[in-house]
Amino acid sequence: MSKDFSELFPNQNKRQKDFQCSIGFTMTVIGSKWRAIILWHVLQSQLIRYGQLKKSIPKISHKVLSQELRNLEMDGLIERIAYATIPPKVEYIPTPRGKSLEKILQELCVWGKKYFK
Amino acid sequence: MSKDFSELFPNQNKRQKDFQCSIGFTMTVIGSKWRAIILWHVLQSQLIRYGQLKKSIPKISHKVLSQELRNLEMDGLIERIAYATIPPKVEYIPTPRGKSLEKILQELCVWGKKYFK
DNA sequence: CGGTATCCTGAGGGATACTG
DNA sequence: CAGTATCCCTCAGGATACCG
Repeated sequence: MSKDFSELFPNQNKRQKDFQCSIGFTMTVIGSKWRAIILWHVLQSQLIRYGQLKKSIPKISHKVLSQELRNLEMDGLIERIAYATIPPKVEYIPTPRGKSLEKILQELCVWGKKYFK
Repeated sequence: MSKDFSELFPNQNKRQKDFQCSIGFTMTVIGSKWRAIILWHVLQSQLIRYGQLKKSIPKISHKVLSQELRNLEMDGLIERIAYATIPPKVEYIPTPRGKSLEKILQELCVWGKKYFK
């Protein structure tokens, strides 16, 4: 694993380090149960608060949503903006790297629609 | 879950049945650790024997490769052709539905290459 | 409001061996 | 050569509760 790589995806240090092909790598970034869906919602709204995200994805648990938002942030796909107010307010926006996945997520969505229901 | 859906993806009966959006569904089809990679290899070669596939993806275990090939077959993404010879010979080819994922897999591959190594 | 800690369960998937 | 069965273990992710 190159230095560049580790810097781009610090989160990857915890994950599988050798891939058959780069599809395997991409899958570690968006291939979990919720990560693609969360990123998709962030991309759709451009800027979204935690609570709104939770409402948009009601079946995800509080813990997992927080957790995956951290992962997406650590992989540089979204940016977290926290306001030091009471009550707290946190917003998420996509980064350029996150936006670079928009087309793919769009296609995953279209493909799914075609065959689901 | 509609009747059509069950018929198209009998394998889905074992899986999550409600999705936030269709990305979630697509992920159940190709989102496992190996499924996208296997399908990718089948698509690349157009027709490939079990043993060749195993060599192409050395890190996958025998059991999991068989298992995922079944899943891909049950989801209608690949077709299995078995010859009743001794020793046995089994070939896998992509179906039209499998081919409909080629572009997406290609993009997953390109995206991964861009950031991995 | 949003994050984190703890605990727990189940499914994914690895190793191995037996079968035709 | 290819498929299946068994065993086992890790870890993703769900429920709950407490914190700032």
